[in-house]
Amino acid sequence: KAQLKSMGLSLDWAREIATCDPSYYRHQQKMFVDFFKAGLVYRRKSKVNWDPVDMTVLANEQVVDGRGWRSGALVEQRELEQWNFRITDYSEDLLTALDRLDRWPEKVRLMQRNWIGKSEGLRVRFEIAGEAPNGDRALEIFTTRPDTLFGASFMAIAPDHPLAKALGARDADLAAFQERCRQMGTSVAVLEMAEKEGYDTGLRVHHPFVAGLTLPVYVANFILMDYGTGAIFGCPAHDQRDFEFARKYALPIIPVVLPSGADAASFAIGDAPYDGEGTIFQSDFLNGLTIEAAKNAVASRLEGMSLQGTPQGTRQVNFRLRDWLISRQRYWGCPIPMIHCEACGVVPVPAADLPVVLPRDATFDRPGNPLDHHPTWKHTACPQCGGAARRETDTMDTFVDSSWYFARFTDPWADTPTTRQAVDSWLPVDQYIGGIEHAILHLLYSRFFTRAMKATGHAGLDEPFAGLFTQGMVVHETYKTPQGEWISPAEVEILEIDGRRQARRLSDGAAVEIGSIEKMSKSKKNVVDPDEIIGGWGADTARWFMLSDSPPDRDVIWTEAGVEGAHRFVQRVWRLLGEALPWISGPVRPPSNATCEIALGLRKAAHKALIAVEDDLEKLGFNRAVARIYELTNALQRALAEGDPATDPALAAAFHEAFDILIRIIAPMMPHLAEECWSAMGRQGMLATADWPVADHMLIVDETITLPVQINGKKRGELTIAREASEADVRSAVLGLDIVVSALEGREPRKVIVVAQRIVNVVA
RNA sequence: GCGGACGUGGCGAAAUCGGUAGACGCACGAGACUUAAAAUCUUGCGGGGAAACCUGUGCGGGUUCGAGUCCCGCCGUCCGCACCA
Repeated sequence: KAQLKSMGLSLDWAREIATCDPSYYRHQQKMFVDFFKAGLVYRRKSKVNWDPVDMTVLANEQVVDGRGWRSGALVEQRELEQWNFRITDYSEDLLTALDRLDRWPEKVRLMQRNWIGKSEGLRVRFEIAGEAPNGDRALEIFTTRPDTLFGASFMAIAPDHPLAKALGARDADLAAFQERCRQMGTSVAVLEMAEKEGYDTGLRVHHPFVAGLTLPVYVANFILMDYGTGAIFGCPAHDQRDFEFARKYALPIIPVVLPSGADAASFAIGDAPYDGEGTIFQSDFLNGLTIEAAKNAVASRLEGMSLQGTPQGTRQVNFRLRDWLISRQRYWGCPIPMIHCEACGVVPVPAADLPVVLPRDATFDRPGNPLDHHPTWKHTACPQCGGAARRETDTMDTFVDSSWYFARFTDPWADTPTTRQAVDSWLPVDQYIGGIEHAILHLLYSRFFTRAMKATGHAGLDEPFAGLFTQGMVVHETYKTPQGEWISPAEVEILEIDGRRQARRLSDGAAVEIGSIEKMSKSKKNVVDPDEIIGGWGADTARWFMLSDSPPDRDVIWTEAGVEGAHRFVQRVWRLLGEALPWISGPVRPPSNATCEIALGLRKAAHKALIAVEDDLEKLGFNRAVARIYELTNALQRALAEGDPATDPALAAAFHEAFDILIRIIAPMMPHLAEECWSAMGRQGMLATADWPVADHMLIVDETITLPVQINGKKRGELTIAREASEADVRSAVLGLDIVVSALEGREPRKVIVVAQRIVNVVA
């Protein structure tokens, strides 16, 4: 309810929207079933933070200090059977394919790389000395640094590791320690502050290479059960965390990596571990090897050693990426089309029965999932045996919907989720534009989903988005009253007093503090209503300002002054057009070449602008395109002041052509103004459907060029010379310049560098 | 802590391959028009200097005929990840 309220929606509206058109759900459910049959979907018990008041699952960020932030209630840990997509099947592929996405920002690719988090290492089994309470005879750990095995001084396992649980069952102190860790585990804030803590279980394991050496096994609060095997060996000399732990519990710190140049006899670890490059020492058969070679040597040796009938070491690639949990206990979402039958297990809803639609008469008068406590909705018959069965009441994460809409859009009325002909011919998306906030989740899920669609025959490609561009946000100043209350820009007037910008509240003139520039948000009230912008300035002005102010990948600061400037430009174009109207009506006549200087200059300016704008738009350089358009407008205004088209038909034709180009290059950014101008010029149809003008590249080639002339790398003058002049001609002309002659004082230059069409540098 | 990006006028920013730093806009100053204001137009605008000229792209070095751009080392800002073994 709170969520709906914040969206300004009533319950009736929510029901209406959630149930209005089930066709997309039908196709999504069809694909879900196909994924299920292909083994890409599975159910897994997972621990969740359960809010006992709202009867809902809380996201991690909703939990602070063991309490849910919305209800303030204590959070329970529960285990729920939930649906997951097997995105981890594609970890390696999702990672390596990033290298081929060359039209994606490096930043996004890097974020995905880190998120997938590949690490190559070794699983090592340590023989347990004596007896473990659960009967385990070996402790398996994962490490990326097997080269430091001879520096091992302890083992650490996660508090919820099976071995730790078994040990805790007969050791009350350990159980209490584990309980403390569990309480802490849910709180991000505590985690950051938490000191490394451990509990010595008394259990010991044998070092695989050093006969007679045993290592103590600790339960430690910093070991995660869901990474690797939930257990590590600690090498304090070469790992920050292990180092801190060893200091606290007075464990040996044995260096085994020697930095180059250090003396093996005297090298010791001081206040910090050493994690750099070096040569292995104090390590038996590894001595003298590089880190990489030692990793290999250890892996090979352990692979060949047998412990209790299995190899003692196994090379393993580990990923940070987890499977994608899509179950949501909410009304709002696409129902998961599955049926639970006592006899047959989990059975997909048959295609003919799709879509499974949400009930319209769901109620929200008590906590929990409305689908679950709806009186009839979940009761159904098993499609296989016909017996009484129960519908899945979880709905899908809405990221599922956004993971394939672009594929559906290629044939939106098709009776199947996609049609291969359409999806193969349209995809991949050439240019995707979105915010950086989707860098990981949405863009990674879509990449997975496209692969899953390929695996189930719904598409034929791996990568959905060939080009990606991440645009910035619109941001605005914030305003705060002395009472600390945020107020909106509409309630504030900005004044310049004593050369300082100051703000006052419109209603009573009270002083207002101008705060930092931030992303527009309702909480800070620094929002500008789009309807008011369009009502007050027009859509063209708003768009022109946003495009002109900053490059599109950066944030644009919304300012009243900036918008006014943009609006002035709209008026100026319209006014200039009005002044020139007598000469620019009807179809463009081909401008004569026998023209006056003003006309020729104008033609060059127009074609130069056209060429530049084409290039800028192609590269999404809208702010640069705007600057080029300003330049052309300035040139037009100057020409209109200087020349008289009434007495010069060539000039009139040049104006006609220049205005024609101007309004066409404005059109993509200010369509309304452009159409109005188009119509005022007496042109037929709509500009939007007219062809883009063709630039005359020959026209902008000048016969003479002006080269900057440098002496010893500093600009001292200019040289105007024929474009076709040879290097020798340029050289002798430069040496004849007064500034060059006086600088040389009769000596020969040491060197003259002529860069064609660019610059000349005389080294004296 | 790890990883990355970026530092250019009062402000937003340009500078395509190492080749005239500050295009274009905003703000501001001066002037014209006006009884006045708004709008519009003209003009100035990195810093120093009367000028010639000097100086200037976070700081310190380097490469080069030439560096905002390339290399090394600092400083600062922002972003992402974060007990990942």
